[in-house]
Amino acid sequence: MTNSSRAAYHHGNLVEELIAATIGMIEEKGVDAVSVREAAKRAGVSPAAPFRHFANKTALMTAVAEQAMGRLTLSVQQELSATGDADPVEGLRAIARGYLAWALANPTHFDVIASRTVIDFHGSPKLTGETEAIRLVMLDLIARGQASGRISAALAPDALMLSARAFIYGLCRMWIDGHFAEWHVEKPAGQAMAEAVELFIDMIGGRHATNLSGT
Amino acid sequence: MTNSSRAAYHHGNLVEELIAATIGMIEEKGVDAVSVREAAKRAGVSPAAPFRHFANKTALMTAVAEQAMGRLTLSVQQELSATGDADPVEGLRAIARGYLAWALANPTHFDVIASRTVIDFHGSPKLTGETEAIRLVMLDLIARGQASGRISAALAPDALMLSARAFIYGLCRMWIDGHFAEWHVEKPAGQAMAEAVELFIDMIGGRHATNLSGT
DNA sequence: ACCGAATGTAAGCAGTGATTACATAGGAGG
DNA sequence: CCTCCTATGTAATCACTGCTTACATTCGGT
Repeated sequence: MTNSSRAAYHHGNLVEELIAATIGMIEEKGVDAVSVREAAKRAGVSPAAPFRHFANKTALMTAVAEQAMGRLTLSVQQELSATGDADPVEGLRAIARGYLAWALANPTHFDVIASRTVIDFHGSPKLTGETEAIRLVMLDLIARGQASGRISAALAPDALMLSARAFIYGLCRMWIDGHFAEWHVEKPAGQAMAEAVELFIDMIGGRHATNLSGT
Repeated sequence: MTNSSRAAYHHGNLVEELIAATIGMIEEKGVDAVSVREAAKRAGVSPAAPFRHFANKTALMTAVAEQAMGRLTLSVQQELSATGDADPVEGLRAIARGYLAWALANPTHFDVIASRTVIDFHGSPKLTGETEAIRLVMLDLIARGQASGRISAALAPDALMLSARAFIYGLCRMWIDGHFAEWHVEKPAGQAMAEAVELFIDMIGGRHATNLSGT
């Protein structure tokens, strides 16, 4: 009966409670204001106790990131499965929307995932694996889009892939990095970002013919 | 003769030497490993001395960021003036190239500018001003491109502007955040990023017609 | 019932940003 | 030349941090 809350010498489920306390601290004072001592205090435990479960602060933050990443991929996949797979471009649009929407709705969680200096991204199979999984889904969508002529075959898949990732990642990072502080006072930042996403996907879809001869 | 190096009780030009020491620390151990005590030690001065010139650690890091920003805008403007203003799209391409090239060549400096948690970006007129200046140049290029038909008028300037900024910012942040650790082993990350830039600018130029009717 | 493993505590170390009180140097004005 | 003010440095100290080591306690399997 490890689930009992006798709350004696042994805590019971310190791990999850430490993660929860950490998330609370992040939401209150930002990702840089996290301290494992404070997390221990909030869990009602000694300052050294967390180190029994996490080798160091980075490991604790990485655990938080893994939990956040799980929710992110869930959001993306839900958005993706809600879209039919008739048009690959719409699949890419769904991924972009899901990714952006989740980041806007959960800025603190996204902050943890994105702030690579405070987590051990490459040391976490879950983080690298789920990132790679999304990448492969996008690569498949691009390939199908080009096979059906929906995406120009002149666009190198690798470069297109990287462009799309950089775009959406940059958009989210600009958000959490505070780039929209004074921007677009007449228009909510979220709306501006959504419009940018639509424009970017439309560009991939090749909707905009111009005179290619230049000036 | 304040420039003399008598090196007595008063240091002479502690400010610049502290900034130099800070940059050295960043290049050695990363932006998060900076400590003002260590910077003071490297400058041969007491741990409290830096606080006579910088209100806090953030102010010191912001000074470093301002110096870095100056070099970034210089790089961008050089690349821009080296390109004729005949084709606005090529102007955008030049900005993107200059921005990316500088970030790749000076990752530590870019890291300081980008890591908004460690500097006071919005409190620095130089940082906000030079950022806004580049933004205005891009906005002008977009307007001219649309006026000449070189860029599709169907693309909302605001959204296009934001897309371009998010793209290039995301690319650079992916670089400094270590997203290219295992990627593209067969192809240098710098080359892959350059190709992504070319593709993105080409998309703005509308080079890629597809069947818009969908599948 | 016992014993080892898991999990907690207590105490302490080195390092951090920051503040306060005090010491020193240099330049302006008499 | 001397004095005084201000800029700039030092010394000492505080609260806090991540982390380690030695010790205490509890749980679970045999």
